[in-house]
Amino acid sequence: MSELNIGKYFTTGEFAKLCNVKKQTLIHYDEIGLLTPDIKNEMGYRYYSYQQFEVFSVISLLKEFNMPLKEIKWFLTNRSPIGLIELFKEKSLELEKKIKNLHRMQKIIETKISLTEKALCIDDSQITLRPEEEEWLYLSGSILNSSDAEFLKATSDFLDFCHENEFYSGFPIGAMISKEKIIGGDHDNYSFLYTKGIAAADPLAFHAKPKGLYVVAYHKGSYEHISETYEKIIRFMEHENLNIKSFAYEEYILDEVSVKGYENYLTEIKVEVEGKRAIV
Amino acid sequence: MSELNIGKYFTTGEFAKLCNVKKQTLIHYDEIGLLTPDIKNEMGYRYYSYQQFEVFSVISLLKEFNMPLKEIKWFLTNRSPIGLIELFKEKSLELEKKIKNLHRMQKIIETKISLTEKALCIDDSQITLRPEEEEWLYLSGSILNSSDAEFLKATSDFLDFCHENEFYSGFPIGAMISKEKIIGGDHDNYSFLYTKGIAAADPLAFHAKPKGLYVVAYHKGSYEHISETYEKIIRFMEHENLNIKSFAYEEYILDEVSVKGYENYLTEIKVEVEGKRAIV
DNA sequence: TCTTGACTATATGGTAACCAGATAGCTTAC
DNA sequence: GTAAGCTATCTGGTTACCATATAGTCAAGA
Repeated sequence: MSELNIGKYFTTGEFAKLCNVKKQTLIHYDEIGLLTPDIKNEMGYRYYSYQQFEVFSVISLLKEFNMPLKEIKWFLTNRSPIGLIELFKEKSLELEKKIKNLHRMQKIIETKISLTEKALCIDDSQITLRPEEEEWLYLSGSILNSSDAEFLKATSDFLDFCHENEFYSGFPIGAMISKEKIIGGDHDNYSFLYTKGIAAADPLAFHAKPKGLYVVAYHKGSYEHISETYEKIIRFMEHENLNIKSFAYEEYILDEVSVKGYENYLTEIKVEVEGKRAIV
Repeated sequence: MSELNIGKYFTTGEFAKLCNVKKQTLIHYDEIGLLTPDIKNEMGYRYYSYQQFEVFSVISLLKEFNMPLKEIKWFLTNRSPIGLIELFKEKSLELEKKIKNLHRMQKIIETKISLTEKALCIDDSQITLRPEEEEWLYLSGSILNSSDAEFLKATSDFLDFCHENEFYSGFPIGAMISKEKIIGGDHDNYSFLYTKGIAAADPLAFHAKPKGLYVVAYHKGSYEHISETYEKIIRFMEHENLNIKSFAYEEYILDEVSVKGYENYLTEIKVEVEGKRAIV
């Protein structure tokens, strides 16, 4: 034992083990004046008291809030009971926000998982006719007959809007194309972009994809050849005696996120239809 | 418009605004090959497609999981629907853990807030007699009559134990001192360290601070003068005709975390007592 | 057509909060 | 008395950028 009463103190290594950090971290904290050991002997050896463990715990806690060390230091040098209460109340609110955000992230990845799992089970060569429930969609501004610049503007406004209102829910961005453009073969002249709401009837959503009969087909690969798929759809409709009602809805089922290269994209096309002789 | 069909593409600045990041970030992503623009013209100008926004969204999402860019890049270059599902399922589990951790943090700061608020209302000159409910405590190994080395060992084992079992709940570390040592004036010879459990009867807790009558006093300042406070307590007990039953419990109410310097510490001392003539 | 302002590019240096490793001195236990 | 194991400081590297400087480019109006 040296002449200093260091019996009840921890060395840097011991204290580091106690705190579950590297020795280096404590040295760093000493250097920036965040947590200075109670005692430093003539050799420069550091000795920490067990009371300092509580201080370390608080530093560690505040660090978990992503509070920069500089601010933690400021707080500790100006510490007071009231300051502590104020800071913690503030952090408590932040925590709540963070928890909400994590729940949002949970929803997004759940959506992505279920969409991708669904995509893996699809037989993309089949065209089917099936009833669909009503869905509420968020729409972009009209992009019908738009110039490139107008298209970009509408797209970016729409994405901004989605972002601001935090309803990026994991659903992809889809596009709506009108009856006329489908029939006219103008397959890349979309009317709107859209994405799906989560709630059944979200007050913010402004278009209801109506309940009814839809022809559902899948297009594999780049948009450049989407005409071929539409031709198949039209032949199918003629065979089944069906007419397009108003819009078709295109959604990427497998996109840039899960596959690489346009040639591997999988697009789902849903065309709202009705029987030619009012058969529903 | 140049000879390239860049009409429907975003420039770096536009895309950055869309993504809510700095231009620099996109350039950085390009440099490390994480997100390369669809088109790069002969001047080196970057052009991003709106499909790439989805990729950016995923990068941004994965980044929120603290996934390093290198791993995100690895994932994107090896992407596949099944890979996406696997990764997201893994991240979903991590998220759950994180949410639990945030809830734990919430509890800690709530405890700290309420303890500190309580401390601010205390009249530290008063000694009172009051009934207390049973409390379950986690104890350290015995530190009675221990050497410095033994004390350090017990302390560090105890703190380790608390850390491993994640029941650092915001309650401070307290110390128990036996009847004999109080009477003998050996005021820094503690029997155990302890901290409080959250649950009323946690199966891990191994000591019940019994329900009963306690003399509650407060000591302001360093431990060095704690004897004076104990003397006051003993005088109070004599006046009230009380005997110490088994232990006293010392807890920092204001410690290194909320005040600076030992002279400002506030310690709460609770002595379990009984009436001298079996008066309860 | 020319100029101007707003964009683009690359390059350099800086940041936070460490970590790894090198080197040198100290200490303790056999 | 010496070797193992600790301590210290120092240098350089890391991640994911950001700020700034400099230079080239583009689009719109005079």
